[in-house]
Order: sequence, then structure tokens, then C-alpha cells
Amino acid sequence: MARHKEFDRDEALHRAMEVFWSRGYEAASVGDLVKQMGINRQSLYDTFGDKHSLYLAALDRYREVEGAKLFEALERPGSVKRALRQLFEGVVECSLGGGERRGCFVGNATSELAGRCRATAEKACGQMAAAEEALYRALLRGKREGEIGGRRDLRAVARFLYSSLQGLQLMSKATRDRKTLEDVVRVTLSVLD
Amino acid sequence: MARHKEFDRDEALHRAMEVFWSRGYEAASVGDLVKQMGINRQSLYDTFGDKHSLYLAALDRYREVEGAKLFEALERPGSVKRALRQLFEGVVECSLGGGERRGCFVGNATSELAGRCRATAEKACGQMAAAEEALYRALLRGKREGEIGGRRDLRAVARFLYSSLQGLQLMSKATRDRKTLEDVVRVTLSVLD
DNA sequence: ATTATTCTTGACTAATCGTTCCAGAAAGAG
DNA sequence: CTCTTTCTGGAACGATTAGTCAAGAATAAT
Repeated sequence: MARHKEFDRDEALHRAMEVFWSRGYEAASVGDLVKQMGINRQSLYDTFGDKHSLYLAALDRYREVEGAKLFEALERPGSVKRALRQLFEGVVECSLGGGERRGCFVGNATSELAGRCRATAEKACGQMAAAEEALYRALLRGKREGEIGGRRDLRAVARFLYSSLQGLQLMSKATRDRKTLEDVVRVTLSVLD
Repeated sequence: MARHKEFDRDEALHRAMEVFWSRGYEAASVGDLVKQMGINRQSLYDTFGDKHSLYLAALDRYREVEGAKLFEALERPGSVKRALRQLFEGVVECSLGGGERRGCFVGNATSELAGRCRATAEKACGQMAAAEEALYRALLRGKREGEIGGRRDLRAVARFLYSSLQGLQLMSKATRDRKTLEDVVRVTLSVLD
């Protein structure tokens, strides 16, 4: 019946995710979003509703993009311990590199909004559960392949690893001291021994 | 020469801390602050400068109040492991209780601002270092009293514990699932065995 | 080509933001 | 008391906020 959208919805959403990820919810203005998304203000409202809905959609987008990366890194054949070490050290290197330190979008959302926004809390919970599951499956594989001992409650260890990853990402926003961050990683991963 | 302030500076600052702690920096309006602090708008600006300076002062206030609590809890004679367990389980209970889940003010500040505000990052680093030191001293005492083995690098363990505490506080904002949080605590504290 | 529908655009709204100004009240110093 | 300084309270500032409106351009269906 009528004309098509001129912009790519997914790409616009992806850019919105970048903005929210960098600045957080409150500090990201609709003006910023419009500019970075490369679309018009009205198109934003027509397509995504309002700022808050766009934020939630951006959280979902983050889950798809970053969740897939996590999943892929952990499912890759080879040492599970090594994959976990790379995961944690990747956070450290990312923090020590000169770039922007924006942490984990889900962690940021949890910190900023989960305490007073049910929808954000529920989305964060969902992402936590998905990441926990990916970690759990990796740990199960590690156990199956004899790399990880059978004494541990692996479900609990998966939860611990996710919590630790969040803690590390937070720490890495405040400090660029390599020794501090590596101390955290070393002790964290020692629970796998 | 002239008249005195009618309000108590420290109490006003304390109330400002509560507001920033609950709402974060961006979401806390000066109007909110004025109302909760119980002082006049102009008095706020005369006494504390601007919103951002007040925020940094509130962070210092947090360090005095909550840092003292941490210090006191860890220096108290008795089992160090027990004190640490109480520390972590206190976070869990606080989250599962019906009240507001506002996490750790320093963690919130780090998540929201440290990536783009040097002053906040430096203050957060200072608080991290102070807490790390308190934890380190407690661990040293645990070692001296034979409760904690000598194999560990206790400096690294202290850093790990602080990071874990931040991770736990973040998790506890998103979920009220007791089992999840207790799993995290249990595995975290197992590094002390 | 005409019509119907939807997209794009930028101006616009009402509210709220952080901050400042100013007039008057209050209180120590002489 | 008088003088001087500071505090208080509310009005006001310009800037920015999230969100809307209306008009014109573009395109698919008939």
C-alpha cells in the first residue's frame, strides 16, 4: 500500500545500543540518539515507541550480539579453562586499552535502573540466566572432558563466574592498574582448580 | 561577623548522599536534593558548589559512613571467615528484604560515571583501595590466627573479595532469587578454604 | 495516473533541567 | 541601637528535555 522505510531498523537499533551502552539511560538524550542513529526524530518514535522502549529494545539487541559472542567463545572446542581465562583477560585488556571503558551494558542497566524499573530488572535477569546457562554448559563440558573436577556444584560455579565477570567489569571502569585486575582474575579462576 | 547556617551541613550532605545513592547522579534532580536535604536551593549552591561537586562530596561522605562500618565489622575480634560471611550474607539479606535495592554507592558511581568522569573514577579508586586494605588486614589477621592458610597471595584475595562484593551487589539488584545469590556467596568464600 | 498510505522533516510544545539573581530576614560585632 | 555580613526564599534565567504536530515527499496498489 505505501512506501517502505528508508533506514535499516536493525542498524538503527544497533547504533542506539551503542549510545545507551556508552552513556547509560539518563545521560543519553533523544537528540544524541537521533544523531547517532542517523534517522529522524519522528522515525525513532514511530519505530521504537519512546525512549524507554528503545532502551529495552537495545538491551535485547545487546543480548543477541554480545550473548552470541559469549556463547561462541565458550562452545568452541578446546580447553574450557583456557576459554574462560581468555574471557576474563579480554575484559582486562579491553580496560587497559586506550578506548572507552563502557563495561557490560546489562551490568550498567542493572546498576542504573534495575532497582527502580521492573522491566529492566526482568531483562537483566533474563540475560543473566542466559549467560549463566552458557557458562554452565561450558563447565559441564569441562567436567566431561576431565578438565574440571567433580567436587564442585557447577551451577553455583557458573553463577559465581557471571557475578565475578560483572565485578571485574565494574572494577575495570575505575582502575587501569593491571596488577589489580589480574589479581582478581587469577583468584577468580582458581576456583576451577 | 554574621549569622550562622541554620542547617547542619553534615546532615544535609548525608541526605544528599541518600538521594544520589538511591537514584544515581543523572536521575537525581536538584529539586529532589533540595527537598530531601531540607535546605534552600541557594544554600545548596552556596555550601556545596554545584550538583557535581555535591555528588563528589556525597561520595566522600559515603566513604566515611559505610567505610567505617566495613572497617569495624572486619576488625572486630573473632573469626575472620565468619565476619566475611556475615558481610556477604548481609548483602543477600538486604536484597531479599522488601526495601529499596540501591547497591553500593561507589559501585553505582563507578558504573554510571567513572568511564567518563575522571574525578569520580579517582574517588572510586580511593574507596576501592581503602576497602581492599581493610579486607587485606582482616585476611592477614586470619592468617596470623591460623584460620586462613598461607598458600594464598592475600593482597590478590583482598582485591578478589572486593570485586566479588561489587558483583554480588549488582546481581542482587537484578534478582531476588535467594539460591542464586547464595550460590555466588558460597563459591566466593570457598577461596578462603 | 490517481489514490491511499506511510515516511520524512523540522518546527513546535510544555515541562524540567541546573543555575543565578535579588530582596528581605536574621544575627554577630561595634 | 547600627552596621555589616550571611543566610533564606522564591522568582526567574536560558538551555535542554522527551515527545508531538502538520505538511510535504515518496511509493505501492488500483
